[in-house]
Order: sequence, then C-alpha cells, then structure tokens
Amino acid sequence: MPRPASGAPPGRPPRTSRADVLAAASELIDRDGWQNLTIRRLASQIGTSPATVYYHVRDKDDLLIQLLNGYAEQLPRPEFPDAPRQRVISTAIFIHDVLAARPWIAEILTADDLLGVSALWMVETIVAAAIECGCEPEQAALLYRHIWYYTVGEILVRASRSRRQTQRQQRSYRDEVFEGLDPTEFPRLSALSGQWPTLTGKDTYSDGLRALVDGLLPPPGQQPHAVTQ
Amino acid sequence: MPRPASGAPPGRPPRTSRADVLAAASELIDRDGWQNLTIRRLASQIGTSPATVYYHVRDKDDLLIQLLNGYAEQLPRPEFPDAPRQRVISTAIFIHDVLAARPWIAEILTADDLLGVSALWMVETIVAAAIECGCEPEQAALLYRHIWYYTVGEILVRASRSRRQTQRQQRSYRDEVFEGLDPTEFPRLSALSGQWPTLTGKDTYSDGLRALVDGLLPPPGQQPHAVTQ
DNA sequence: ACCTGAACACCGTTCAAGT
DNA sequence: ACCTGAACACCGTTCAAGT
Repeated sequence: MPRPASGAPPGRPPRTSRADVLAAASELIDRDGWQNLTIRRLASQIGTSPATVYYHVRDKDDLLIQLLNGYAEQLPRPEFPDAPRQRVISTAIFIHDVLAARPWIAEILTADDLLGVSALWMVETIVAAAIECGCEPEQAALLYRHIWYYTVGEILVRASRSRRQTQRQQRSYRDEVFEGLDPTEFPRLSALSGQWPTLTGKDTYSDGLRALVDGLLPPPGQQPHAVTQ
Repeated sequence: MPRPASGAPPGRPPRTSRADVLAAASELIDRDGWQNLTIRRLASQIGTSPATVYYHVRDKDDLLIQLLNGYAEQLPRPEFPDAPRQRVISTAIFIHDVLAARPWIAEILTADDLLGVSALWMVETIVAAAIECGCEPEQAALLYRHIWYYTVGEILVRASRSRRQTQRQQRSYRDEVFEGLDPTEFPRLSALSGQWPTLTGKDTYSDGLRALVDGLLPPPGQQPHAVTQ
C-alpha cells in the first residue's frame, strides 16, 4: 500500500528542510565567518551528506542569496522622521547598522547596489525623501548610489580590518608601517602616528554621511518637487 | 670541482625568478581576474611545479602583497594643484583612477585603509593638503578615511557588478527585480526603473567626492593651520 | 520524495628527495 | 641553490543508486 488512507504524502519522509539548512548556515557564518562556510562543513553540522545540501539548495550562491532574503524579511521597519533630509540620513544609518551587525552581508551584496527585493523599501524611502527635498528623480537615485558606495566602503573596510586583527596578532601591518615612517618624507603622517589607533576606533560614519547628503541635496528652502499630483 | 674559478655561484642554476612569478601572476590576474588565480595555474603558466612557486613566495597572500607593492612603486607621481582643497580632490581622483584600472587591488587592499608603504605618499598628500585647508591633524586624518571609504566602496561595487555582468547573461538580477516592481509599494523606484541602466553607467565619483570634501573641510577663508614652522 | 556514497576535477601547502 | 613528485587535507558539484 504505497498510499495509505490519505493526507500522508508519498515517498521517503524528509529529515532535513531548506529551513534547517539555512539556519545552520547562518549559525556557522556567525560563528566562523562566511569565508569559512563550506557546503561540506554545513552538511556535517546538520548531520547529513554534502549531496543532501544540494537537494535543498541549487548551489552555494543560491544558499547565500536565500539567507540574505531571509534576513531582509525579518528586519524591523522603524518609523523614520517626517523631515525629508533627516529621513534620508536616518534610513542610511539604519542600513548601515544592519550591515554593521553582519558585515559579510555587505561582502556578498556589493554586486547589486540594492539590497534584494525584500530590502528595497529602504531604497524607496531614501529616494522618495530626496525627491521631497527638491531632487529630480534622477538626482535622487544618484544620491542613493553615493550613499551606498560610502556605506558599503565603510562596512567592508572595517570588516576586513577586524578580520585581520583577529586572525593575525594584535600588531597589524599598519602598525609596522607607521613605526618605520620617515618623518622627512611623511611629516604629517608620522606626526599622527600615535593617534591612528584612536582614530581607527572612532565611528565617524554619520559625519561623512551628513557631508555627502548636504553636498548632494539641493539647498534647503526649495519647494518640494512634484508634491502635487 | 664544485667551485670552478670564481664568480660562478654554487648550486643549481635558477630557472625561475621571483620576478618571473610576479609577472606571470599579474598577467593571469589581468586576464582571468584575481578570483581565478591559483598557485597551480600560476605554476603551469611559467612551466614549473606548484612547489617551485613556494620557493619564491611564502604563500598566496605574500604573493599578492608583493604584487601590490610592485604596482605602487611603478606609479607615476603627477604634479598636484597648489590650492589645497583642489589638491585633496585631485589626489583622491588619482587614487580612484589607479584602483579603477585594477579593481582587484581594492579588493585585496580594503583591509588596511592605506595603500601599503610605497603608496603612502598619497595619504600624506591628502592629509597635508587638508591641514593647509585649516583642518586639525586629526580632522585631516578622518577626512582621508572618509575619502577612502567612499572610494573603495565605489570601486568594489562597480567591480563586482561588472564581474557578474560578464559571467552571467546580460540581464542582471537587478533588471529582474525592477521589472516585477509593484508601483504602489515602490512608486519612486518603479518610475525610475527605465533609467537605471543609464544611471548605472554614469560616473559620478567626483560629484560625491566633492560633496564629501566640502562638507568635511572647514569653510574656506580660514587661515591655513600651522603653516608657520 | 528524499537521501547517499562515490567520484570528478579542482584547491593551498609541505617535505623529503633529487640535481 | 634551486627544483620536484608525491602526498595531505581540503574544496564545490554531480549522479546513479538506494529507501
């Protein structure tokens, strides 16, 4: 009787779900970094064979994209300020903080300068706010792109710096370079050499963001663009 | 006679030099992308065994670092403008263009937010110019860091976008997303959807750079800082 | 329907041994 | 001094076969 009564689906009952695979992957990435996620490790983590992973997932890229979309869907959607310029800033900072929590997302994401379908509302928010600030739609899109460049750069630089710091010793390559600095050739840099560690620690993301936005938005006092419809 | 006359060095004569290894590596990267550079491919390219590569180079990381330093040393050192603000801009654009020519350098480099010893003069130039603009040394260093974030972001985003474009078909993931866009949920984005390809092509690096610099430099008209010595 | 072992075609790296 | 074959411990991915 291969089909007993009804409701019981035919075939071998599943022991692993796509969700299991994704959950395990997320756990492994958070623990060991995404560079160290391999299909084989993932399989052994959930106690199955590598080939089983391929039953649930097309390939490694597909796995990562599915993970990303999962995160994006779980994201809270805070209320952003009414004032449009401030809304641009707040949304960008929100994106930044999301990425800062899992920098590897940025490393995967760099490619398409938007954040996947389920994160698109953030782009919409920024572009809409920029238009309210008086931007032409095209300017608004370019503003978003500038913000994305700056944000992704910040995240990636910080991420790979801290990666190096954990794997190698405390003293980074940069420390070495700064110690051997010739004060004649590099007067400003060697004067600063003592302060680099402090500077590195400082979070100045929002300073740069504000500068970028202020410089790219039309001067305030303009009438909002296309607000009548 | 293991040591005939003099001058002839002892031991087996070399058939491969460190320089050969680096040259071949550079060629392979330019041709196939740095993601596809493997020690084994490199070895077969110069007609030797993988183990030989390890005679000339400590490991793969070391190989890449040596390559980078090689490039940096060959870089031209253009005359930059006298006006300090303009000098900040020009140097940053110079860095940007160097990286744009070989984006993989940025991917390797992200880690230490400076460009290796032989490229440090660029950092010195920017920091010095910023100080002349009236920055405190610390502000100047932070300005450089902002510029670096923005520049590296621009390069990396563009690089991985064009990589995806070449490997997959013409139609990118982004195109798909934009076509299925719900105009109710994303009014601004769907209005823009036709223009994205054009926008993607536009090079707006220097616009963002200027905004960043203008926003972070003290307002012009200040006396240059510490110009007396 | 779901899972698997075994294989394919790769990696980076080491090391004893050869010239 | 320089080079090498062979091995180690890995990869991602496929596929015929099993339950």
